[in-house]
Amino acid sequence: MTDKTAKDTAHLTESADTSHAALDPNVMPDFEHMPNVASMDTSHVDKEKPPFILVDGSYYLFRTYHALPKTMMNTQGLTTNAIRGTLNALLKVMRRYNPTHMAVCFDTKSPTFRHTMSEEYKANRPKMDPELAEQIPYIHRLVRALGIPLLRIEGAEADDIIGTLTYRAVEEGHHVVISSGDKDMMQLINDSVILEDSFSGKVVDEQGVEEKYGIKPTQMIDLLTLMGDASDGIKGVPSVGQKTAVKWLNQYDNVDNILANASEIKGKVGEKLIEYADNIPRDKQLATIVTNLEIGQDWDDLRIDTDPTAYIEELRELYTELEFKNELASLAHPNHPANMAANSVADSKAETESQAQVAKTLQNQKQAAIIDIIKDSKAHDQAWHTILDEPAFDSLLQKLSAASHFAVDTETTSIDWREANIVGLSFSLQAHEAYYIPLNHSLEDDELTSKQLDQDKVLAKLKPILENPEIGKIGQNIKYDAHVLRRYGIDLNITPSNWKMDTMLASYVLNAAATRHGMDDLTRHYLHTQTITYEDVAGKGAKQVTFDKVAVDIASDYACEDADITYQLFEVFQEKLKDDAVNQRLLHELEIPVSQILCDMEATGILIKRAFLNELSKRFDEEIGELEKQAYYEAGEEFNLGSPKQLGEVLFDKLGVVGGKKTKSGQYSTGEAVLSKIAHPLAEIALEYRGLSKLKSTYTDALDAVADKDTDRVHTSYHQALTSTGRLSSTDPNLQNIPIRTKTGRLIRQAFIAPEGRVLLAADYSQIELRLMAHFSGDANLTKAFNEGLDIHSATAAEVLGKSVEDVTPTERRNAKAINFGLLYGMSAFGLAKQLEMTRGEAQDYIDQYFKRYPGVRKYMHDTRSNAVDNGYIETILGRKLYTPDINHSNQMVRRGAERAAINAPLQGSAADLIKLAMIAVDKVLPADNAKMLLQVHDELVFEVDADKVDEISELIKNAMQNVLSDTAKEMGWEVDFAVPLLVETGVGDNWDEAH
DNA sequence: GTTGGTACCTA
DNA sequence: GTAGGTACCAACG
Repeated sequence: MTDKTAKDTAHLTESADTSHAALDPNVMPDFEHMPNVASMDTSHVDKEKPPFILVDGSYYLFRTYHALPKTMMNTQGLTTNAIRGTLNALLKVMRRYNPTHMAVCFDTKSPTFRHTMSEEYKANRPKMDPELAEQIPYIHRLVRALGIPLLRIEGAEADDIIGTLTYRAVEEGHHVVISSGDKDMMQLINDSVILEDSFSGKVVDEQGVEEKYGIKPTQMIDLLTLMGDASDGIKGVPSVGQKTAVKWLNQYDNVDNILANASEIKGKVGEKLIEYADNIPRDKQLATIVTNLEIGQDWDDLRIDTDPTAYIEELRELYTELEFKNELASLAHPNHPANMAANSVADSKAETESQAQVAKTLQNQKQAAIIDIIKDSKAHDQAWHTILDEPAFDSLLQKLSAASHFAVDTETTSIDWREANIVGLSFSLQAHEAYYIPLNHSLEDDELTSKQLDQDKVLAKLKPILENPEIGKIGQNIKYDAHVLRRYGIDLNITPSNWKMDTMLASYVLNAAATRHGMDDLTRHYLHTQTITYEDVAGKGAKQVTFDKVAVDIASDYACEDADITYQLFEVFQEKLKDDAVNQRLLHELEIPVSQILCDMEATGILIKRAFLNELSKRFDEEIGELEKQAYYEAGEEFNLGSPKQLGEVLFDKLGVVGGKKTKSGQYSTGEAVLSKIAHPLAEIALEYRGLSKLKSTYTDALDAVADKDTDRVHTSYHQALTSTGRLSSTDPNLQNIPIRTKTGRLIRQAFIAPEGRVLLAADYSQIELRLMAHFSGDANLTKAFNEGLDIHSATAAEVLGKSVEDVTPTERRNAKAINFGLLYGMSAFGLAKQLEMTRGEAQDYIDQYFKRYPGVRKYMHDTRSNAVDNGYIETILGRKLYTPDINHSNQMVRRGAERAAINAPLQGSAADLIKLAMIAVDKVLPADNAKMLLQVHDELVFEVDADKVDEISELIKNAMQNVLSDTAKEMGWEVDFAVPLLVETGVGDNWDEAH
């Protein structure tokens, strides 16, 4: 790297990087005289100069390979996630420190002294994925093409190179930034050395180590020695973890002292310490990062090549091959330093400046050049502001009122909207720019808290802007913000006109399976960076504080980032949606309106009869106690009836009941399917016990606990961007799995009631998924059955068995029902046989017969499977694309699973589309004063309705639901000619059981 | 205190 | 055989 004149870039692609000779793995480092970086005297270090940057390249390539989506690839199929991630990390650290000296260090494949020392060393690590291995040469080339020195020394690890260089740099008066996220590196931290992870953004200094571990960096090696690290072959002392190790180190300072005082240490751990004392010297050597490698060194080798023109062709080539479009475009930009520098040479010559002056001008430009390449290629300075005075607030208000659109985010005291109080608001009007208005921070000793603007005044002025549909708002999971702000008198009114985008819903509509849709996930997946986490600013576990107890300046960064990221995500999704009318419609016409409806339903809640639930609880409790007694009598001993493990042992080992099957984890299987076949009183008791304790713990007790103390209403939360098929899910509590099948279970439903003067109304789509099957398959027999209004399972039985519908017996109907459901689930003969308790052959005959009568269904299933294989996705009735990533998986089990899911997805997903349409259709016509929508249970909507209006409202709802495709969907731009009628059944009652 | 396994509730 | 959520135990740190 010393040859700065070479414009020929050929050498960049070679694998030899350095002039350093390889190290012999059989020669041990000189541990005896190894300098300890953590305890160095650093008084001579000049902190005014830029730091030396030592990058642990191997860390970034592994970390980013595993953290970023593997779907990131160029059109040639080359995975690029680690290349991109490592590149971003390098650029980030360079932007931050503007260094003159830097090295990116990598491990090599050659063995090192550690392999010689320990057979286990890294033996536990699986072979590197080929998708990662193929990226490594590109990363090396990229580093060199950016003019950054790259170090790989055979026989040495990146850690040890960094350790050695860190020691030498500090000795010579430079401070050092080690760019890595590996905790082993903490042993190198001192007053002049910090550790910075450019991927996670975490920075650790001397104080940071103490805060995290409660020990000094000088004690890190000893900590690792005691704790052990399986992946590094360090055995450590068994049963000693971080807690114990830190305790000992605080008491005795170091490992030698701990060993000297081992006899004082009591208990099992003390014995282990003595037992394993002999291993400790070796473990300590393994844990030590070498700081005195025998490598030559010339700081000039680590000087960043600041000539921007040097490798521009190589960079251009690389970016082209990798298809890094933004980076490539930046190279062509007239402001690019490479182009500017070239111009400057020409200009200077024209003006016949002296050679010295030319050189100086060039040098000055070179100084900034490499940094500018980076800034131009991606980076932007963040402009984040905290609003703490009236003029700043007024200026922000001006900008917001004049904007066509902006991103907004609320910071609160809780992730649960029901108890969230507002702490502050953040806004972003363009990428990389954001504003935070702190309102209710209350951390003591934070002088900024006293400067916060008045909440009521701020909200009063923001209200007209937030409610103004002329200004498009952008948010991430708007429903949450809407819940919070409605308590402060602001109606966010989630409509397509007031909201330009919900980034969570946009991501979900575009690809429900690509990632989860929380802000952190979206940032990683779509922006390829990492956000400050809530844990970073508020701590974690028991020590976590609410957001109002976070210092204003720290909170401001977090909040500004949220708004900024939301805006950036908006730009990404806007681009993706630009020419995608279907997904635009799904987002704006379907999901966004549904979001508002869900917000209202959640806020309304459903009334429960508390006293009745308490009564049930008590009753169940008594019966459970009785069952326990009987069980102990049967078993001849007391045991925990709720433990499947103990029950299995008592039943099969102690009592010698036959028919015990083991699960894969080696314990007896005691599931319902097993117990119900066992003719022993204990099995029966256990089943009854389980049923009752499930009802009590999951329903009677839980519902009572979550109901609002004042109103007796239960408010669930619907997740709109979670399932792989487009369904909703419900939590805290889950109101989509309230019992219905058994008589006792239905008692729980009776606790859901309507207030005085109202009744509950349930409206559900009849056989919606089978109707969708009829529609999609176009099968003549299936369509005919629905068009004639037949009972579908009886019709199936009649068809398959070749008899008339009237002659179908209940068993025959039951079997037909099983096959109908099996079809929806992509069943196999094996699965059906198990369900119907027949042989596999019989099941196969039944299936064959079915397909003979319903050939359209067979074709549909075949076509769906091949669509999934060809396109990588299937589509629902409204054109929602549901991706099937595992459809070509190499593992047959996984692949078959993906095939079944692919067959089910269009049916389940289309049913989900339809009920969402139905919610919108019903919401439009429902008279708000007389009725409220309360719950959605996949194919059912539950309402409370004024008792004296129930007949007309019931008709209204039924019509709206049955006509969603011909009316509502059509108005929105969907043309669907549905092959069979949509039938809705309604029921009314004083409670949910009666209404169903 | 967190995590995996088992069991069981729904459409 | 599809899609979810919750509770409990037992083991682990």
